[in-house]
Amino acid sequence: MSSLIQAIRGMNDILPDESHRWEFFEDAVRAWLAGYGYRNIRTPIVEQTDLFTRSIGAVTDIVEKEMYTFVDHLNGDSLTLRPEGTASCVRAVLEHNLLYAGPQRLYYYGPMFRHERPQKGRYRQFHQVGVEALGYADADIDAELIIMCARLWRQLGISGVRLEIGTLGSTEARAIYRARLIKYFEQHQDDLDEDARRRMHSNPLRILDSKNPLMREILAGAPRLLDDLDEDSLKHFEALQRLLHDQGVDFEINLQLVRGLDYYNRTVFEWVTDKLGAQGTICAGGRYDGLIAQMGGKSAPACGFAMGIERILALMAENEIPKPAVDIYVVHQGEIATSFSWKAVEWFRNEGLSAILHCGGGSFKSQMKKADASGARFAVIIGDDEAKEGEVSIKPLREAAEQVRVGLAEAGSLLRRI
RNA sequence: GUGGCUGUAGCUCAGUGGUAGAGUCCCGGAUUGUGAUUCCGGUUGUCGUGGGUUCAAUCCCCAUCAGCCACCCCA
Repeated sequence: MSSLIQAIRGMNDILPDESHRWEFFEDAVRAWLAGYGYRNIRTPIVEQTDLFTRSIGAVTDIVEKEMYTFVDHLNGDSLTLRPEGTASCVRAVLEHNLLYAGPQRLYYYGPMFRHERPQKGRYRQFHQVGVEALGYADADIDAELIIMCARLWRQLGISGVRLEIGTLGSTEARAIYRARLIKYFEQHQDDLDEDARRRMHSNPLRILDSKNPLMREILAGAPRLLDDLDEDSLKHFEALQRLLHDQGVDFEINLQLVRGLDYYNRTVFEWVTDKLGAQGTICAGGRYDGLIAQMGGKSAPACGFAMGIERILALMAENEIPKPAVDIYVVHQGEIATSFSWKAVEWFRNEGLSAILHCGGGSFKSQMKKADASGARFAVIIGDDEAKEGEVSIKPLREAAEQVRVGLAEAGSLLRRI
């Protein structure tokens, strides 16, 4: 037992009893994105470390202490397992000049890696769907991204999530505000908690969403971003609110909303639930107009968001999602019967029905038990009696109906009709 | 990275300083060609791992690993 190798901490297996829920979600998401004309982009899971330090920000928690960074010993390169998807997406878009053809609506889906202490809704390998609209400057795309989320929650049967939106202003406005904030915190240095003092100079905006009640008083008197907000950002924010309002999407304005990644400006938003304990954010994003230029591309605006799949599936835990099962389980015994059974299952599959051929022998009784446990709607029973006549016995397992015996040629169409 | 709780059969869990049980699942039979119900019988564990205390440890102590919850952070 002790020699068994375990999965890495915080990295989970998704077993068959659970994976159908993932597949259900993935199918729904693909259809949802297709409905808005977003196209899939797939990038490698490993990137050069610099990609993330330059895009996410060198003093963020993600870069400072959560990245899986390692040296490729074959050539000395510093590589990193992606902690998020936007950086890779932008990198690929620039590398292949996708914006030359105009703005792009893109999405990605896959595992991300952050070395955090695991708890509910937070794992070291977790999965995100990210949606990015690159090359769009106006608030209409911000609104589209948010409104499409609302539709997804409806389609997935998720309720009780609320939307918070905020704005960070332009990069310049934020810089001014940041300086004012640092000055203010310096004046109240003695009242700050340890956390705030540590972040005062590295990331002062982060102090704003402190959960420490003792900090609330100090924060109440802190300068407000709204006062430094530039005219254009304000108009952008108002336009977004109008669009959301027109489309009947409820929201709360939260100007304390701060993203953990440095590249955001203007619009930021979060979809939040209180059903998941401390990990309440199921989906979050915003605008990152400066990132593309910052990464060496021709300056272009962009907006996007990512959702945490594990968290969304946790919210859907009480939803009934039907387990997939085959149409037919073929039970057989006897030399002639077994030979005929191989022919019969292939026949059913040609007819568009899914079928399991019992393997491993055993009595009819034990085979019938397997048929039942498989979830199949029908047991198709083939003994030498049936096989000699080119016939099969069909027994419904899920509803009260008589067992019937028919020729193989009629069986397929009969089963499809029922 | 910090703190709290937990770790016994595949699963859910009881239990005791003298090397372990229930339900469920699984297998077989009652029904030798028929599941799901009922009845009968059976298998299952280095009691997370390593060390210590003890005549004796699954139980007490230490360490470690893993899970859960919170902080932190974030999706």
